[in-house]
Amino acid sequence: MNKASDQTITSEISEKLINAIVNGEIAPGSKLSEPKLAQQFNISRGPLREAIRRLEGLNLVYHVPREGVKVVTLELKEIIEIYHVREALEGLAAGLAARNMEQKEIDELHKLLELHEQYIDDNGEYFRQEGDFDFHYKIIQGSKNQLLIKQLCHELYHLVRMFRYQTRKLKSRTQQALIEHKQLVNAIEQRDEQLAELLMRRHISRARENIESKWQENET
Amino acid sequence: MNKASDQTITSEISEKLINAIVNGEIAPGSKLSEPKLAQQFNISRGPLREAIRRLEGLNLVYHVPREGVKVVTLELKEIIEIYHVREALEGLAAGLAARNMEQKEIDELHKLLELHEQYIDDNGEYFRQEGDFDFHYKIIQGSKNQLLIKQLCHELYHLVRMFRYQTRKLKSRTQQALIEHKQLVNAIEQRDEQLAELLMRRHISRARENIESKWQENET
DNA sequence: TATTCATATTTTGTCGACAATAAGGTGTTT
DNA sequence: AAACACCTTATTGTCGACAAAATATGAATA
Repeated sequence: MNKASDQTITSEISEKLINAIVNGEIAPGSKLSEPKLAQQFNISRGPLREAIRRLEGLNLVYHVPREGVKVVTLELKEIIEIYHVREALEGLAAGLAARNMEQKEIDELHKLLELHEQYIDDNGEYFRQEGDFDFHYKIIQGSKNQLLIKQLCHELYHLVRMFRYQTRKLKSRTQQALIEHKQLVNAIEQRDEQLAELLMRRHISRARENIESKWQENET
Repeated sequence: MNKASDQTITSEISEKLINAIVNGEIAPGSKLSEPKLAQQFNISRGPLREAIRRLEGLNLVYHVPREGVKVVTLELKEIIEIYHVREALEGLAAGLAARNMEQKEIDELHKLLELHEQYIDDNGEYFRQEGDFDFHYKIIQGSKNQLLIKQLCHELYHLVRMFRYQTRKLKSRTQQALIEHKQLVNAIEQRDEQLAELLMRRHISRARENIESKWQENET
């Protein structure tokens, strides 16, 4: 179960903190108290501080010297910035995936499309959260660019998950997303790099526009 | 002089280590020994380890649990990955710069172009290293996207500088770069986002192709 | 000479402690 | 009642120490 915790407390605590922040158990804007967390996890402050330094690199918390560490807050401004970066990076990923993905991996994409379709019919829950992530993760992996994979799956996506969790009650555009996903898989299967990049960028760009317009409503 | 060191040893050591790695004082592939570094800097291992965790997030070192931390090595594979990511992110930056840069900032770009031109005439040294970075940094800053600025200026560019340092004897394509920089500033000044993005991507893409072909020569 | 095994040394991961700074609480003055 | 100053408490930044694991050393064997 503890796949990524590499035997060291720092890693283990890193993951726990990431999860706690991403799904709001530790509230956005709140301060991380070292003594409290150390006691809570039953560890000393050494590895805890190292874990926090790691979270800093993931942009989940920020550090004010001699004051402490606070969880980031995601306002519309931040969300737009995240989605702009995501659009650029995942566009690249889709293009590279069209070049480098193996047929076996493309088959798995098709399976995910089926699940997605089923979700819409059944009105299930899976695809509204995890399923979409699975789909995007698989394409990113298909790029075979290790740096890109790290920056997206192990950095930016924590922020995306955090945002999605905060807005989990809002209904997402699952129907339209399925159509766009299908086009995307098609382009990848045709090994059309440029089209794959364009479609992915448009897909994410539309998601951002959707967020922007919905944000207005909920604000007023 | 110590602008970024925010009063804490961890920050100070981080910067020193970054510089030492980027300009090869600590060799690529070599191991970072905690006791030796701690003694060398005259600090305890606590803040040193936190500084190293930070470098991990910058992709300058990687960590093998219970073995130690090693400096990354940049082979052609890594360089290509870096330049692919750079192309995507800096393309975005250029597009946003065309949208968000103030005239004052654009004027500064013109000044850098003049310096660049002068360099070619004088056969000077400045633009072959720092000048080019200044130019790109300024455009990235012009994007006004804080996340993007951090990912490029404070993360990816350390790797780019490290690579450039390793290949500093090789002559760069300064002449051609000037032409491309001029076009780019033009597009930004015209507020043509799409063109600015395209030109930046092509600029970086060509740099990558240049590297790829030269790498072959030096290998054999 | 090369290889294996046992021992000694170094290094990593973790802990608890201390000083300096920041935060919080109390009482006094206006 | 609000503002200020003072004192107490809590937290951060840093250090040195210890155990377990990994590496290096060297002897013994094939």
